[in-house]
Amino acid sequence: MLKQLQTAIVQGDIAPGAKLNEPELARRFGTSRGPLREAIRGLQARRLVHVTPNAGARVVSLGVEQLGALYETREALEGMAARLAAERMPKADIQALERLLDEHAASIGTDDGAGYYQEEGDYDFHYRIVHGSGNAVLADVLLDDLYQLMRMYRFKFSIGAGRPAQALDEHYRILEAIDGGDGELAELLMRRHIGAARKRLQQDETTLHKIIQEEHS
Amino acid sequence: MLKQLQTAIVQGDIAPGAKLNEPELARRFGTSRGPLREAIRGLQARRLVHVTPNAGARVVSLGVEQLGALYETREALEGMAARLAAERMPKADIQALERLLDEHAASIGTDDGAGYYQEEGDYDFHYRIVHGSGNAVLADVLLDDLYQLMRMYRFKFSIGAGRPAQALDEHYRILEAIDGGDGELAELLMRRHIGAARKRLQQDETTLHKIIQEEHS
DNA sequence: AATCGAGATATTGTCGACAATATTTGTCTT
DNA sequence: AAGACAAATATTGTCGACAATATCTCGATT
Repeated sequence: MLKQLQTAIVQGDIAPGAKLNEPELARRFGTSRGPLREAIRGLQARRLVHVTPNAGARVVSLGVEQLGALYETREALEGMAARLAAERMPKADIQALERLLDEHAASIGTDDGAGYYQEEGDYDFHYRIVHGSGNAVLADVLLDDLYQLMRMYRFKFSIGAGRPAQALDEHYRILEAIDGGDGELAELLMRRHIGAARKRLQQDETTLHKIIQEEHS
Repeated sequence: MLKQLQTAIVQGDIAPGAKLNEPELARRFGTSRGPLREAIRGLQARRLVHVTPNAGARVVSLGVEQLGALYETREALEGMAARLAAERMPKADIQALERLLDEHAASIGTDDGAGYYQEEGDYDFHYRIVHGSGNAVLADVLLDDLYQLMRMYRFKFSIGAGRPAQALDEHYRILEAIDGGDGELAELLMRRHIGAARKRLQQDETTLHKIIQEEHS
């Protein structure tokens, strides 16, 4: 139930800024208002919806600053994840991740493969590094909270688009540093990798503004 | 409602590991099960309770590794907060924080003042730095999520105890770096400040084990 | 005496109904 | 025609009841 609503929001099925109508959503998910309200409270704590007392819940609509803050936070957390992974990630997992990158490399050649890679492939890479850090708190915060927020906006504009080959190359270099046990380098490369996405994002500010306008109509 | 339950848990009114009995808690807070369940879902997303389907919710009970992971994450996030605060914190807020530290210095002399300082004073200092970072995501994650978890265990053992004078001195130095606009130094000092707490924590491992034993009885 | 199983009890999950509050609609006044 | 007020509607907040599941109790069997 919570998961159903969450994916509906994250995939943009329910747009940012949209109001969550409890009776309507309850019908849509084939349940009653009780469980639905519980799900809304969960998503509220995960920062996916904002609730105004006696006036209902709306899907959050991130402004430029907030999206920038999100990436800034990701830099710190995933930089740390990369450093810890270099120290603690099991060799078997590192090798599995290398094979995954090889698959990504292969799929970049194909037309539709590139699309998949940019979305899920990128997610998979970061997901595994965070897990490899062996820090459960870090994994929870990033994967349960922040990633969902980001995915909401990945559908919206070009955050990760247009440079699959370069991104893949950066992934390889990060993994190399991790494999070599060089935590400092892994952290530096990961921060740069995410920082690049942030900079591209802020150049796209005008695009974003348009989207936010649409949301409020 | 959510807040009532949260403070009851954070203050140790309901012990870590304890089961949350819905009818009982509903009576205790003078409400019905509906709102209470919604509150539980919120705390679940905030990682304060763990829910097993069809078997109810329990207050989380952190093991040594998880508490270590919590501090590790705090190092990264608060280090970042200190660096950003050095770049963006308004001068007026910096001066106000300096006055707060002066109050702490005064209260260390008195007997009961030291107690207050160790608990709330420390919290206030970190709280203001995080706010001063101007990063809303960071503030939410730290203040709404992780701090509550930590406070739960501050009541339990000596995480921040026994060195009020030294901690205050470290606070002064961090603030100096922020005031001077030296983000790198501020980050370094903050990481050390929290890292010291983590090391003390892990030395206290035996104490912690005892507490966890008690929780499960 | 210990273990297993069936019944009894308690607890969680879900629903529909009602009360309280917000939002909309329509009317009246200026 | 524009704005303000009031009734009507819709939506959120809360509650108690019932169903489904888990947990406990106690007796029977080995």
